[in-house]
Amino acid sequence: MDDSSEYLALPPGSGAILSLIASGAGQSRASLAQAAGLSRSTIAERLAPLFAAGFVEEGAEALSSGGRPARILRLNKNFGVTLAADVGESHIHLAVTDLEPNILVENVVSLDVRSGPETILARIVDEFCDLLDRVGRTKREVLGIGLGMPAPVDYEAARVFGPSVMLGWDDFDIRGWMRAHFEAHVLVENDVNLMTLSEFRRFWPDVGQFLFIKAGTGIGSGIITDGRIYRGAQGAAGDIGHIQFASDNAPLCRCGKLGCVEARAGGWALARDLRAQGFTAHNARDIINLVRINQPEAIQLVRAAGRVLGEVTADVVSVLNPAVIVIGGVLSEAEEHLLSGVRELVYQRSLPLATRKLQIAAARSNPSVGLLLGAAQLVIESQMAPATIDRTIARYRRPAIPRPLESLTDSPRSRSD
Amino acid sequence: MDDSSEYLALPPGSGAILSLIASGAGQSRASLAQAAGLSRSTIAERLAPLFAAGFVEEGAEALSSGGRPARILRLNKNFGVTLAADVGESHIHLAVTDLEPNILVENVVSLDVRSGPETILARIVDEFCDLLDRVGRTKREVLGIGLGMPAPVDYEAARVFGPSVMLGWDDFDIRGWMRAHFEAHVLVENDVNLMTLSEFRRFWPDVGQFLFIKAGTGIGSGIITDGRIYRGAQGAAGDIGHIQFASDNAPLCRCGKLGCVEARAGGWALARDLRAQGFTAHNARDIINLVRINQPEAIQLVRAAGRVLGEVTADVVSVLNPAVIVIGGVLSEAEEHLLSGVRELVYQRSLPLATRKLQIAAARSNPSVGLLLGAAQLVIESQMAPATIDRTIARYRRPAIPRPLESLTDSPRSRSD
DNA sequence: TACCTTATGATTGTTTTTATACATAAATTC
DNA sequence: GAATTTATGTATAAAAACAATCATAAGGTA
Repeated sequence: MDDSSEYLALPPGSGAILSLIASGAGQSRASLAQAAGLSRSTIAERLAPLFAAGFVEEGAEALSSGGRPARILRLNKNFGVTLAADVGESHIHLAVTDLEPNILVENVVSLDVRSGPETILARIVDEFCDLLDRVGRTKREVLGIGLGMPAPVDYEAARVFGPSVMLGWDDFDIRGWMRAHFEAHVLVENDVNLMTLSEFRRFWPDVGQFLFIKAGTGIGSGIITDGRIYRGAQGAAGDIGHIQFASDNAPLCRCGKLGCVEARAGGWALARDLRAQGFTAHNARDIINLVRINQPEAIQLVRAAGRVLGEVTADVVSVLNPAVIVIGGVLSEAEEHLLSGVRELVYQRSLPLATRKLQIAAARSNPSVGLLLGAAQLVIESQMAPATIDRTIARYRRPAIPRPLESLTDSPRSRSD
Repeated sequence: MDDSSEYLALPPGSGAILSLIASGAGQSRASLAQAAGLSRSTIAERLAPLFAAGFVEEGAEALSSGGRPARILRLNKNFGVTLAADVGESHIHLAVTDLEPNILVENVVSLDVRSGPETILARIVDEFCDLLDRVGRTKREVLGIGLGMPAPVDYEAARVFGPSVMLGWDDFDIRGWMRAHFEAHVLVENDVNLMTLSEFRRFWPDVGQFLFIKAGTGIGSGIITDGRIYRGAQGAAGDIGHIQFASDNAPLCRCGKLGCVEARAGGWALARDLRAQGFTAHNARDIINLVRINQPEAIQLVRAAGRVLGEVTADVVSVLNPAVIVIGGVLSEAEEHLLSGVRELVYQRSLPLATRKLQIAAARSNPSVGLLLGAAQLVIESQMAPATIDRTIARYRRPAIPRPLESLTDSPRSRSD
């Protein structure tokens, strides 16, 4: 037994502990024991190889609750990386992230989504390789790949659905294609769900029923219940942009129906209305630029959009009774101009029991960064889940560091005193 | 150690097994081992005391999968009873059930819900005692009490909310009051959620995303995801009856708002419209009676109501993307007269991805029986849940039957050959 | 009927996990 | 600064759970 090149065989059960640490269910050895239903001795026994293999680190901070503070355990954010890409209608935004996740390096390329899946995926693969080189990481270190798509996605099958903007993508086997080029797990998710996940984990982690509404050029929503994305039966949940309201002169939506929320309050619809008044505007960003310079017509349109959004939000509140609603997307940069209408309609229309403690807030994260972090988060959570953790550990087994335990106990941790 | 009067101390861990059996997660010893993550030996060891204490029985049926069929394990449905009550606006429906659940005895009493909580709860307690006597069971055998209320309910707090029909009930401590008279767990739930639960468990147990719509005198809905009632943050989820649609001449709802779904399609609204045409009708039952004799005006109103219901259902489908929608309540007895409108609007308005595999069906269980069974089911599931099972076992510990294991192995089970 | 398959019962020694104890560490409170 | 509280490290005997094995049971299939 030479311990310089020997691969460390992690004892069975360590995976479950790592999974708990990754999910945040256990921050200290004591809370891990409670969460796992195991004794302190067993936790200690299982942590040792996780430290030795470099999966787990000790945080310097320590929250005291009266006595000796617990030593915070956390995932070693550098034992692997994720690849994240946001496929937009005209641009692709890509990044390499660590496992916290933080963006290590990113890039934006111009490419029309209608170029078709093979062209776009090939470009994504190229860019990923490039970005990996730039941060000096290898394909072997890639925990998984997360792709965000501006369309309904069947999450299990990792396929885009419906003949939307994504011409040629319908039912295309994205996972199969990617795995021919990367030996990593490939997850595909709707872009709104990724923004939802990111906003939720960073700012509202303990909220049971969370609703995120994206008001951008298009309109959509994401739902999180009990900490998990609610996808519905086919992954089509949260599709509020194409709920229809009756009215005189119901506008034609780009989906072909009349009077959809998006055709009344989406960025493209507001741009349409501004153009009719002689302005130059094509998308949500153009609207916001006009709002920023206090253009009254733009502000008025955004406020009207807020009320339309409020109408549909009130319906969703009646159905879901969320504890928190966050409005994101480019239009949400108009802050109160948009939110006041939402608040007005929700409080007017929904049951007092449902609105009494309801919070309605603007998103705090940058949409594009949030989306990439959401994609990374999804990859991390899926690969660190109890069902997959053992496979993940097996892939990342490293040569054992000689005498890791002694070195750890000799100099417990760096401190500032 | 005399084994005739000795109370059997169940070894720790048996509770988890019983919980799995009760939830249906394990039907045989082998599948239990898998579900619990324990070995066959351990399962056998833990089952013995469960048999001895009378918690578990062996079913006669045995499903073969090529070799020796597994012996089906199931909860002994007679080791306790539940008490269930459906508080309606003018009547109270009560029952004692076993743990399957089946109704053992039931009764209906006329009592206006506006008599106030103390009067009504006192009457319920009296009736429960009476019903227990009639089936020869004692208070000690009561696993729990389930109450269904025609109003929004805060499930955790077991309180009714909002100044609705239930005058004087707002924030009344139902659990506290009941527990002064019965030493049993008291659960209070919205009536629609109970009907939802019952319909789901009996007819659609494996559906991931389930939506139940109650179309009766009022209109409401219940949502089940991953086998659990979705209640939202305060228990107000599924309140679709008071979603508002704009239109000319929006009718006034009994909630005070204009244009609610209920004011357009609820039984009381249809009765209002029929009275305006000279008929005599006051509630959903009257409407259905007219439909049954093919009264054209009634049929036309029900069909129009179906389309209104379809409008709101389409919205809910866009938000939730359910796999199955069941329409229940008295109006659903009109079957296709009501359902065709729902189907029409849902297929017309919702995303094809969401409707491709969507099933829309009429409820199969009798509303009132379903509600009572739902209340019983809720009690059983809550008392058999992993978190509470050990308390439940402790309450129901019985004197050990002398030499229970030997008697079991001597005559393994009754068979029909 | 013989054979195959799967489920279960019973027994064994081995391995894992636990409870317990005592010592140490690091914060708060008095 | 001492006492208190909480978290952790280490060690050991006791308990629990396991895998492995053989035997039996009960269905289907050739």
